[in-house]
Amino acid sequence: MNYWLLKSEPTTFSIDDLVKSDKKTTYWDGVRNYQVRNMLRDDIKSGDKAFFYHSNCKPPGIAGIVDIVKSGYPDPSAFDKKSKYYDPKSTDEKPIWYCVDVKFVEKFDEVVSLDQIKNHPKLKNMVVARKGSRLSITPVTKVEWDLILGML
DNA sequence: GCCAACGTTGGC
DNA sequence: GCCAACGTTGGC
Repeated sequence: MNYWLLKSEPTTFSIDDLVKSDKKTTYWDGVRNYQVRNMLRDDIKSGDKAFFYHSNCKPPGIAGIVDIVKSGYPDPSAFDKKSKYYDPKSTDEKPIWYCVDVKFVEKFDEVVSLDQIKNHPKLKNMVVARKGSRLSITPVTKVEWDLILGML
């Protein structure tokens, strides 16, 4: 079992939007970065857990927890001509982009802010806190996971 | 709105 | 294959 951090801009899709989703589940689509694609395809498995991170907002930080309920499969939005994520290079035979399904578990009473993480002596090296870290999915260690939960 | 830190594209 | 130009992310 592995731990992850999933970034989303709350103006696009927030943890509250996930709560309102059918069965509190959605597919994590629209990833168009190869490093993240590889994680979705190869590493993120059903049963893993992830932090739901709000980016590009005030304050940026971890808003809650989700479960991965379906491992990597071809991202349907890449085949959808009406989607802004449509990519004609991705085909049924050779899909380029992948997604996973995530289910709501918990929303924190207070966001664990990026500022708190950066100021924590044992968390300041988390991938998401590193300068220039732009990947929309990053791995989280069990130690980091437990420390974050300890800050609630 | 600015800009650092990347990733991607395309000419050569 | 190199690298300049361009695009995107996301904190500030």
